[in-house]
Amino acid sequence: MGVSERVVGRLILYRRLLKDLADEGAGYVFSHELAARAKSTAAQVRRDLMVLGYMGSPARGYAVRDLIAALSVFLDAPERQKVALVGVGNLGRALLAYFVGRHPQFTIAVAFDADPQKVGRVVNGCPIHAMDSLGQVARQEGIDLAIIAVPAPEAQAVAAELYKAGIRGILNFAPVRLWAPEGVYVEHLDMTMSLGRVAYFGRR
Amino acid sequence: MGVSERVVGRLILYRRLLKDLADEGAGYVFSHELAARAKSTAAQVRRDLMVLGYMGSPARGYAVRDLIAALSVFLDAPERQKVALVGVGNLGRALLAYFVGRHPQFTIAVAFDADPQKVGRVVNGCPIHAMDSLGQVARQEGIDLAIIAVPAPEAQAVAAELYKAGIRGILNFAPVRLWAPEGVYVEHLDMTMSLGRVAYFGRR
DNA sequence: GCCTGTGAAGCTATTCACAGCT
DNA sequence: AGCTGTGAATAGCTTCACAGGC
Repeated sequence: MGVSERVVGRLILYRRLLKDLADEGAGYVFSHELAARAKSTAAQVRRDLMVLGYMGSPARGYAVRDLIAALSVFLDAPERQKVALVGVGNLGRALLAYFVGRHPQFTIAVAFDADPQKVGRVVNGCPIHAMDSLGQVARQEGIDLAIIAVPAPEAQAVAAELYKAGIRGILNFAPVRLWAPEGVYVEHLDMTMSLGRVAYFGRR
Repeated sequence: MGVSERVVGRLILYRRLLKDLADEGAGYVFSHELAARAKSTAAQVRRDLMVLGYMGSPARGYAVRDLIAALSVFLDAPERQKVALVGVGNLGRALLAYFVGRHPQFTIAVAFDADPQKVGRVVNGCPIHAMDSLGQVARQEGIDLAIIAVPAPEAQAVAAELYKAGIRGILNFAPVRLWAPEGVYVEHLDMTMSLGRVAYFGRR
């Protein structure tokens, strides 16, 4: 059973919204309420939740706690996934601050940077290693995923090292379309493209 | 004629790839060559380029310079668009460093932050104003677009101020689904969702 | 009555396939 | 021969609409 990128993205969103609801003390939620928070439609929410096998009650809606649990079974790996950050510039530091602590299902276990000044330091609890130890350290630590936050010209070479180290997924911030071998998932998060789109559609 | 978000995104990508090609000294390019760089297909590239009205030659392909020009006519506003950055934390500083200089079609003209320590300082050539002057300064400067890089709980209030100031488009980095009035385009760049997807698909 | 789960319809995006050009 | 531009076919996604449950 193959679930699309779109659907997985929305499931991640729903889980976040459900956690907010749980914090607000809600016990049950209807698809149209969740849809309102997700800026989506009730039909879309119900269709997406079908993949979970979890069923709501027509009378009460979905039990918030149970639905969060079902989403977590579906979305999360059985064990915590280890992430490597490659490139500790402005963006890399922002990402460390952003992800540390907040997400129980991943840990940014190690970082890498080419600057010898940064190597050996610990930022947000994450030790910075030399770029040329990437393959070795990534294997040693059993890294599953990586975030690439290096300048564009270096991104493809970094990715190649990560593939050799057996990485399974990459989140790439460099404005370069990475080649990836069969079986490795790459997501391109292209901030320039996004701003370009905002500029285009913002003026109608 | 309404062009979809997907198509506009890919056109932005093609322009970037074409600029690389121009730097490499290429005069002409075939759709299959551009597709290879975009990790896409020749048919997709040709279909996307149809919206430009620009036509390639079956013998030589597309003239790189002319195609860049046609893309720029289509994608860019007649005058340079002014962008406000709201939130000068780690991420905001990364964005300033990332966008400054590199994109002739936008300028990050002003930034805003709630921290009085930061107000009055200039980062990457961009002056930081107090958060409560947002509406006033945005109007004064004639700001078209905004980037929201504040913590999640503040994002919706910031957006509301921006709408009042007549902003037309927002690029939102806060993990919150923003409400927007008719006619304002909002793009959500959700890094947590992206990493979650990489985690999901990276393990197959 | 108002909800859920879901088959079927409707819509959008991508890919195929080929006429026409050089 | 090998390309482009594009109608037609296909695949993928979203919305409709309704049976069944409380």
